[in-house]
Amino acid sequence: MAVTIKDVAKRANVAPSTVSRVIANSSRISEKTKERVREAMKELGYHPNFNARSLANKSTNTLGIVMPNSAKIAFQNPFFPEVIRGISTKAYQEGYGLYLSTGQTEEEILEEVKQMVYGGRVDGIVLLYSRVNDKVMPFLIEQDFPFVLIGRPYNIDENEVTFVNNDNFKAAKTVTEYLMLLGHERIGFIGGNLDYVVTIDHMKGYEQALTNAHIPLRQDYIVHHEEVKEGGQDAVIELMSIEERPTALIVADDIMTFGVLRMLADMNVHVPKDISIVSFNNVMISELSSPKMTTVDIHIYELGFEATKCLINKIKEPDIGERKVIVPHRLIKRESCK
Amino acid sequence: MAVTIKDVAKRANVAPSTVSRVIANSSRISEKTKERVREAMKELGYHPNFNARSLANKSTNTLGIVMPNSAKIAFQNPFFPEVIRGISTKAYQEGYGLYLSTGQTEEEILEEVKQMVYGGRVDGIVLLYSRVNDKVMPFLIEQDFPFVLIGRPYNIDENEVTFVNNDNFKAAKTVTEYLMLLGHERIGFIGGNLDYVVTIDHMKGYEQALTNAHIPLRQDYIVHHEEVKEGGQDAVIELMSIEERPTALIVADDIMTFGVLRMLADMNVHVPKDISIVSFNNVMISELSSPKMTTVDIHIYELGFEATKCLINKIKEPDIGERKVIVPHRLIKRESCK
DNA sequence: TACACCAATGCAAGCGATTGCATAAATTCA
DNA sequence: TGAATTTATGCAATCGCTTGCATTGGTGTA
Repeated sequence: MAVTIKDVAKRANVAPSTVSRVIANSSRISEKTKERVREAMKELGYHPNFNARSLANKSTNTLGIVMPNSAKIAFQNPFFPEVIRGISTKAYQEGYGLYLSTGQTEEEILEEVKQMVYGGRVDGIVLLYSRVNDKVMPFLIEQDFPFVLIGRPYNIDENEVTFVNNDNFKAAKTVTEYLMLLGHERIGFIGGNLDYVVTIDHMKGYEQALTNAHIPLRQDYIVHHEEVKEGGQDAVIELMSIEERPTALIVADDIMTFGVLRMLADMNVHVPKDISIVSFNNVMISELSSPKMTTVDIHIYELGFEATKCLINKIKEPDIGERKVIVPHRLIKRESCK
Repeated sequence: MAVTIKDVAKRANVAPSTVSRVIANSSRISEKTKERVREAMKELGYHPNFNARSLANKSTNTLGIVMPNSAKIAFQNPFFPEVIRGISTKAYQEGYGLYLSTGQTEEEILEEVKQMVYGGRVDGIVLLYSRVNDKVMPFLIEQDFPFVLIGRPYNIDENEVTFVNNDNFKAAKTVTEYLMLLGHERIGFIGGNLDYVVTIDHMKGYEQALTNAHIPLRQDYIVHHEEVKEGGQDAVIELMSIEERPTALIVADDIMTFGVLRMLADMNVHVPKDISIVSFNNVMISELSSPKMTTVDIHIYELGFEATKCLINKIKEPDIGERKVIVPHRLIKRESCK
């Protein structure tokens, strides 16, 4: 049996409550006894029991991380590790632990979230995605449970939730304008799963830019694919078999771009000579493609870091009201555009 | 205040203990009252409190995942997401949750592990690395705490720990032999951080193969780098400035290979015409390099899955003794060798 | 009918902490 | 010097659930 607070109390000749207060470093205990108690703790090798604390406290010092149901696929993308790294850093700084969702289907995940919330397993939740018909967020709102969203709420009043996001609309618009500036008019768009809000924002930005420039939208230039890897390749086939091939491509994701580049190489289409490419995220390996890809750095790490900051804030001061943080993005020009 | 077991008890006109037994589906309760209690739970929207359960049970149904201290760097590598995916899948199947370590330095991590163990925060631990002078594993052994290692113990009797690993020695040996079979004799080796056991095993295998073939070892053909990304590039510079350039390269890691390919391209060295490359892991995007890389598939997902299986086994039957699982590897021949 | 026995449930003591309130001792002030 | 106040600590209830043992009522058996 592990050593408990009572053992320490006995050893230091005080009551358990005193020991507890020493742990909390309460000012109500004199320095002298504090010292004595601390010594006893050392001698006995005492470590507080986490569950007992949580039970009494009604708080766990743990944050839940909820990943998209397609975690299977999602994890293929360095976006998630990187955002978790940001979360992890801040969480550690503030003394919070991380609890990971493991479910695969939407129902499984909702069930898990319910357990986290009702079971008091975590103090707050970071949602790593915003999808269109999501049930998790409404649940959390209804329960008035602290959470932050990485992404943007959809079909829900923005003032009702705290979220951290990029301005994906603007990013996509800028990128499109950039391509037009380089002289492109036939610009293809390879988007991700349309269930994700980010995809929608990208597309809107793209469309807006074209409309502003009085370039008619062509539906056959717009392709969506769920799978990050094959998706990129399939999309290329689709787009390149159009008679009037696009001369530039906007790709939703760097990893997809690897597939796109790969496929283009197989087709003997040269980048950037024959076709220009821009994508989003700037994950670590993006600068390792050939040619090096031009991409929008969305500062993934910051997304995680900021989100965690907001979340912890919200946990500590529940009445503080919702916040909205936009992490800036930046176009990284490399070699895939001309 | 959330609804507790007492509320349910009152509602169903039974004692709390009965409710508890219904939750555990004890055979000591009649079907009739079980039904009644279940109904009451439904009506009240009851969900058991996780911490209370854990406290009473002395078990949390949670597994700890401990990542290398260089998580900062590590997470850049798709190895970790993928192994976690394997862990996650099995954990979910068995009703376990996942708790993630967040520390960055070795001391921080050791401290965290101590908290997990002493604090009863997790029932078992998956160690995602085996490094040379590791303090975590000795601690876990000393505490007789259930854990499995992904990798291989070093400086510790293999019979004392359960671990899941590839035969990295053999993999490296095979790869080297494969290159020799293709006619190469000047084979360079770009290894990872020498603190990791996998690096040592790779090197040993490489050396053994050369020795068997009576090819003298050249220290200047062996380069080690910590950083997965820049490392690859630095290493190439080192190796390619040797007068007698190697004609083939063994690279520790697919992501590193991206850097290597990138750098080689910059140097106008053609792969595989001028130099052949083999690497390890076969992460998802490896087939998206140009040229597609030849690599050893180490079945990362299975590593995680099997490790979790072993761990849960160990938790449920502590006296079962240590196990050792070797996950097979497979050379995936693509286009980077000639 | 009385007794043994079993099945179904309840009682109450934990699990290891926290915390409001009470108490005792020390200090201040008039 | 005694009352008031402050400071330092202890008592005991509580968090929500589990579980060993006791209890109750019903059934089978002689």
